[in-house]
Amino acid sequence: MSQKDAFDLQNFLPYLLNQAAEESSLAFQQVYRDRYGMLRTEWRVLFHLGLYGRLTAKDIGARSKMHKTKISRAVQRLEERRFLTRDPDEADRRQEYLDLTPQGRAAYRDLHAVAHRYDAELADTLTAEEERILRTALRKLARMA
Amino acid sequence: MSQKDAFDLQNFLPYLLNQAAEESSLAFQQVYRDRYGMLRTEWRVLFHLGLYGRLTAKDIGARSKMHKTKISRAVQRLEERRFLTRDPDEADRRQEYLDLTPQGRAAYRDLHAVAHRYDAELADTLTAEEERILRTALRKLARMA
DNA sequence: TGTTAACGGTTGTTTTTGTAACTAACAACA
DNA sequence: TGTTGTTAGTTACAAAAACAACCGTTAACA
Repeated sequence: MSQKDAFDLQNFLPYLLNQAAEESSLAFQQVYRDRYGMLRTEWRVLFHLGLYGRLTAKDIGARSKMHKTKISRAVQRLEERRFLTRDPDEADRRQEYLDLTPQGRAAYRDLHAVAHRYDAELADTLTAEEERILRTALRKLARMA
Repeated sequence: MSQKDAFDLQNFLPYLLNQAAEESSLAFQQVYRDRYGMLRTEWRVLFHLGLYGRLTAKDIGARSKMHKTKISRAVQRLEERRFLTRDPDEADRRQEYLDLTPQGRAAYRDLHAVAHRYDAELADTLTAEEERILRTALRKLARMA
């Protein structure tokens, strides 16, 4: 019972990461939900297309590590709401290219700006050094580095 | 389009945090799922009881910020599987105290050890400074600091 | 070519979560 | 006491995620 090294939940990185992720996602979630009726999967797809342009669902999967069924359903809903269009690849008819509509691009630009501002806001609660090292460490843990 | 300050998904803290949280949770999730058939909510409840002893569902909610319905269901399942027992508070019969059974304590000790080792493993992918600052920054972002 | 395996994407079904409404018990106070 | 409001916890229903089976197309290669 008595251990100098009191390892508890607050010290467990996966737990800490989850709490921080949830807490920090809340305010942004509010925006894409209320403003565009989007889910997390949907703004992610939107962002990928906004950032990198014309992609297939598979490309998005490779970049985001989202499961393909999530992507498929997010694409469906984004298409229904006229945020993107599908363009079948004639060379390989299994896949289709996805493009944002003007409406999709407008939503992307809006959310991108919100995200950018919000990111700065979050970073402001940290020192410059903390921010820099946090990003480095997170990239390592996410295996994105 | 051409902006010096290329703000993309990999720089958005909520996204980074989510990716790191998911990636780093995977291996541990495997353990509590395969070994005890538990869900995330369940090992959290188990850990709270293991760490702090006899608590009510409300106490757990206050400490973990989990919603009370999640806790209620986690407690139900943990009780069914004989990891904990309920002990109605005679002074206030709305609430009941939760206690780990010997089996619950054994599972807790096992998972605690696994978590501790795994945490060290994750930390090993970082420098000492990165680890220290990461924990500080995460506590701030999770509003636990 | 013909056959089999792999791939991109979708659909169906089951779990899990979120939200709101509910029950029983307690508290406050006229 | 009686009425009204709160609290701890559960339950019912809707939304979302996980998982597996599936369809049509392309690739591999005998």
